[in-house]
Amino acid sequence: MCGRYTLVNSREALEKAFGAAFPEGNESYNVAPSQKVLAVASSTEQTKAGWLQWGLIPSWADDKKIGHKMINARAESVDTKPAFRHLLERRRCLVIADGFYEWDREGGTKQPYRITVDNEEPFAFAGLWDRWEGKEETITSCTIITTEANDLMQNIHHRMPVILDEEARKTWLDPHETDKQVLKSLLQPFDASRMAIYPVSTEVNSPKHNHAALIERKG
DNA sequence: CCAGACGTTGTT
DNA sequence: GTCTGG
DNA sequence: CCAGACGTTGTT
DNA sequence: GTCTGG
Repeated sequence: MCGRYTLVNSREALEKAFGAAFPEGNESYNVAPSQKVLAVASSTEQTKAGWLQWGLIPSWADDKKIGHKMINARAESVDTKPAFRHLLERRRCLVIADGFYEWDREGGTKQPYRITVDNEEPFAFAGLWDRWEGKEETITSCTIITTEANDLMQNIHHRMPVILDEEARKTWLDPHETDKQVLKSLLQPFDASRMAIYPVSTEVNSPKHNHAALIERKG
């Protein structure tokens, strides 16, 4: 599954990699739920890059705290769950990253790993977003979709975030594509041969920590 | 009909 | 808002 | 995801 | 144990 990731590339590097304009923001070695994530969101009106709050707060929520529980959505059921099915048709997004963390909890210990794609190139998670209008604030938030683990990740975990390649990204962001079966078919485990994994320090466990040493190979 | 949930992960 | 359960 | 709090009253 | 915050 996916509950922590990195975005350490500069804005310029990301714009070059995706051929799109991105807003200003800070790099992070430890992006955690509840924080702002860089996303490209589509709707019937427009497709736009911006910073969204990680942890989906549905428009109907009467308490924004529900977002703490909605950091991921299962690909297998995203087209049927009441909280997500409507968003699959109308509010899809990409969440921009260049690595993500996953913990292996064998034998009572928790060993974190960092996983990268295409020799540490930036990539995109598949996500859904929504806008919540509270009494005193409006929050635009998102969730990251998960699927079963590929061969690379199976050893440490049975789930992984959905990563979309360039072709799939176009379809995912196409507001005219509303066929839920077509969209759902994009939500597959990523090609393991294009990914790499290495252990990192447990210092990453705390969301308060955020510095370059977090992505160094440990041991 | 109204009330209440709406989610994932992992562990037992 | 929409679905499920009672 | 993990870490850290989880409570009230009253006083500074 | 469970919820909140980052």
